[in-house]
Amino acid sequence: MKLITKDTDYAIRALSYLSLYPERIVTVAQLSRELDIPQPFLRRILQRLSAAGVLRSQKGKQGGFRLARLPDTIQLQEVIRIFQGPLTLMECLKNPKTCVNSSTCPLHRKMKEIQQDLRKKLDGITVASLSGKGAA
Amino acid sequence: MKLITKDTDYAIRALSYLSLYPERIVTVAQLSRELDIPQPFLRRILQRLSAAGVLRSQKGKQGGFRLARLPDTIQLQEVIRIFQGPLTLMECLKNPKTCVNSSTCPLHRKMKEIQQDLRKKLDGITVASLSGKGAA
DNA sequence: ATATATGATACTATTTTAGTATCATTTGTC
DNA sequence: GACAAATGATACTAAAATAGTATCATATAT
Repeated sequence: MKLITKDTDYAIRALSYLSLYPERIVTVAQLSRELDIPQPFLRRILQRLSAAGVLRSQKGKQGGFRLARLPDTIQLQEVIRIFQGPLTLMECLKNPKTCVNSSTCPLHRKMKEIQQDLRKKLDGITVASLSGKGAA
Repeated sequence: MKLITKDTDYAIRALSYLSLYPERIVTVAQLSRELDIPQPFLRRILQRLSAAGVLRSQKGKQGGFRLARLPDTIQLQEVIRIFQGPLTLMECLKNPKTCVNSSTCPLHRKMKEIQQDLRKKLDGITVASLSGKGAA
């Protein structure tokens, strides 16, 4: 089982890279070479990050991508949500109707605690902290 | 995204139920009715738990399943591992070769911490604690 | 002997993941 | 204005994981 898929993984790597040169506009082609990620796949990933407001894009010649926000405001959990939806440990935590008695089920209660804790931890990790330019 | 699949979920429910009557031998048919889980699917799940040494089975007439161990020795993480393999937050934590520089990558290091913490938490949850017959 | 149970395992359908391909649009440069 | 270089949008495909079903073999209580 995996918590983080390729989309998210590649997105994080790209964001980390871009955070090293916040002013620069970088093309997909460059990033693809630099990070060794298939270009068409990376392209779609960057487009989604753009649509989500994490990146800003510039169309046309001399165009490309750069961060839309400061690296320390981009949390790992936000990136996960963009590509994988909200982090949910089990179905019944997302959709309580599928659970017979979510209010009394001890598994439900315990997993909810763990999920909250995990989310908090993933909020604590930012692009800045990953590129070594922010708090450790 | 989901951390816990149906197999694991159903397995936990079955184990919780069985822990309420540790002496009794219960058939798949009974459990299937009681927990409202499709019988053939539940059956395969119980067989895997048997093979893994979590349940003990009795073949033939009057046969069925019961816990092979005390409820407080069956950890949630063990059940997850049986059905989903070892809990791994990202590919490069399972298979460091796929990672360019796992020793220096900050994401790798942070995710490893989180994974260890999560595993510890899932070890703390036992079948006993879920059926309310052990420590809360 | 037979009905009732599990053991083992092969099969199928659906969903998710991982990636490709393509046409449309924008924009800097000549 | 033409053109090349870039992203926007979106449809498509292949492989893997998930969620089951089906079936034949074997053991056992009555």
